[in-house]
Amino acid sequence: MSEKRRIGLKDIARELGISISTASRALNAYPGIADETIKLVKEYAEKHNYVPNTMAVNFRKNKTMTLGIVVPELIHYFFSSVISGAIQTAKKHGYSVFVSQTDEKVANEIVACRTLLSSGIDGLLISISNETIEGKHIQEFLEEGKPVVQFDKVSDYLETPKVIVDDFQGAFNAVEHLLKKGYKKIAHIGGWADVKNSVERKRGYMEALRTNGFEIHGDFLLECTDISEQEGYEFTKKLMESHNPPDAIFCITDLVAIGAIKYLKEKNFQIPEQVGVMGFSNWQLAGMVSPGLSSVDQHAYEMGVKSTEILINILRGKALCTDQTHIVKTELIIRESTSVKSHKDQEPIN
Amino acid sequence: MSEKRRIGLKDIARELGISISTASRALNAYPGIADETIKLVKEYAEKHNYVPNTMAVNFRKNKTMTLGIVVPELIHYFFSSVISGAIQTAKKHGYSVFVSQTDEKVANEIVACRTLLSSGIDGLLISISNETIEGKHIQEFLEEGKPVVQFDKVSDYLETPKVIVDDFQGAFNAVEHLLKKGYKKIAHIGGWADVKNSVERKRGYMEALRTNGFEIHGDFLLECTDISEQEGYEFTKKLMESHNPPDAIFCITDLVAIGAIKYLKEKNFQIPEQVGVMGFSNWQLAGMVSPGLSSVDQHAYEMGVKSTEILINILRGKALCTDQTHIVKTELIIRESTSVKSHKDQEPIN
DNA sequence: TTGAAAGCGGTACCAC
DNA sequence: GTGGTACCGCTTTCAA
Repeated sequence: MSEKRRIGLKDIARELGISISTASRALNAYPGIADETIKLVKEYAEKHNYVPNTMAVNFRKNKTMTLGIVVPELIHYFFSSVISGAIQTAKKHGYSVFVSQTDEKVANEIVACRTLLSSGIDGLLISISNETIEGKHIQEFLEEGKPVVQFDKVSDYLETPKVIVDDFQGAFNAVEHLLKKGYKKIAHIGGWADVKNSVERKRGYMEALRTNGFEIHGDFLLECTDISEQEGYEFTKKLMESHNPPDAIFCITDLVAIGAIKYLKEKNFQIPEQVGVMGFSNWQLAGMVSPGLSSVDQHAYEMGVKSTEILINILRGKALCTDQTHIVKTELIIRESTSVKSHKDQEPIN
Repeated sequence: MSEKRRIGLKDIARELGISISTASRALNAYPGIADETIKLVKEYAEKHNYVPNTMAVNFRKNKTMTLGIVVPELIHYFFSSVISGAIQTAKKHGYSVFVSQTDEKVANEIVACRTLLSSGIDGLLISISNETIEGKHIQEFLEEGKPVVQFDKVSDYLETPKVIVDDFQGAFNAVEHLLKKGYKKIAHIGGWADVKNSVERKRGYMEALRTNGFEIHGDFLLECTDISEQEGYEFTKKLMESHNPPDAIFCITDLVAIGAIKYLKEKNFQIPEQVGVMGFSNWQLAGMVSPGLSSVDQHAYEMGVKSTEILINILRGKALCTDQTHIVKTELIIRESTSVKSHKDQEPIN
């Protein structure tokens, strides 16, 4: 670590016999500087590889060209994709990004936000934890004039732009697909009743049934508490052992669906012939398990890009920090787990 | 966005009729300040929720309490786990972390490093891209006196601490396990010949065979170019269709192993009875596919923790930035894909 | 077209 | 124990 000292504006000015301000202006392409001076300064700077001291600039301009992103869990295909999109987009516009995770705990979220705020980020991207309700800690950013964009899991208490996936439509399409494939007794292994995404998916499920003239069967509505493979397995067991087993299962998440498949395979139910299985999220693994799991892709990367673009537009004064909601379309990915009669034409329902 | 103005040291000093320096010292628990003054200042600060301006502090102290982490791919179970460990550890010590990804391209890596360097991070954690050889751009950090810790994919051209997984031992154990299970014709679908991790795994494979008195069969050594599921499938096909098919396949990665399994299942080979399959990395999905995939866990999270601790120790002057290598142990995870005769005792080999 | 100088908000040295 | 003050490196107003 040989500590090579960096040169500063002062050095350039001294060596070139000009003033610091002139040097500064020359480098920043300010108007009203002789072309020759500019050339001179730029060349000298280049030659001695002058790098402006970012901390000084930040301090002076009171902005850092950094964004913060807070997610419940980093080790998650969905969130790491969103983050990836956010980082890529931020980079494109000259921003760096701090990443924090909350493990779905508000307490952690509060600490993360406070740290981010005091570290002087220019704007925040956040997907709130399951525990978060009002988000006073997020409000603090707005109070300091720092824009916030919420994505995926959002709080309606906060007046910020929101970028969400159309859970309702995604679920609706998924279930309608099952109906078109001829499944008539579709169960739903859902999530918490107080998490918006879960509620919307359930609503989509119900609406698809209703629209297509099917009744909603109470025994077909299950609720996960920890949304695990284990629960998928257990609930599927419960469903299949009941006196009226379903012929298809729409799961809140691919993970749950994997559990469902595991049970079904163990008991030698044919997928998709006897039972169809539909996931949600389209994780990488959905294409790797067998049978391939049909799922609803949430376009996570796009979501990261979109959210970041909105945030940067606000920072650039090109947009306002209103509470507009942007919806990212979902995409139904059909794989073997629902591809019964896949070589025939689909028959119309009703 | 109602722009609430923050108070500063100046305001505190004025209101309390003391000097700015006293206020500063009181808040930072400097020695030689009357307890009463401290109390007074702290109370006032608390009440008017004074938050020191981080940019000013950074500027003055010439450090930012931020670290940078550069990885080839963020959307990767392994790397997101490392990052998670790094972020957690950094947080514990008061550091925030910037995350960058390179998509395995040196060009991107150079940009990422330059950005990170100019953004004033205190230290760097990096796993180099496959294309990186010398890493002059990383050297620049060292030249500026900023410590660097390399992890997983490291360059020996750089004199920094390195935290790596014991690929050799991991592979050795994996292959020895296969041998103990009675497999006698073990193939290896490996990676690039010029990437250290691949080389080490191959070396482990060969050494395990040799140690146990088996010969290395040239036709059993395959090399992936893009390390995909597809390649796993293709190479397995090639192996199984040859005149001398293997009875077990040790794959460079779980992804490749999934491809192998896909082929084997398609052709109705019994796993693990006819063919055993071993992966490497122990991705989440290894436990979800069926049959469950035996694999070598790399303790990614631990790696992130360890690397970050080393970096922070250097920053705190508790350690030097020498080029010591730290090895994270691997762990063999046995699942169904190699559990032939799982209810019998293993028979000794040789 | 250029230069001088006033800060940005703290920290830390030096004097009392 | 406390106050005064010189910076940190750069941007930006004002004057020339």
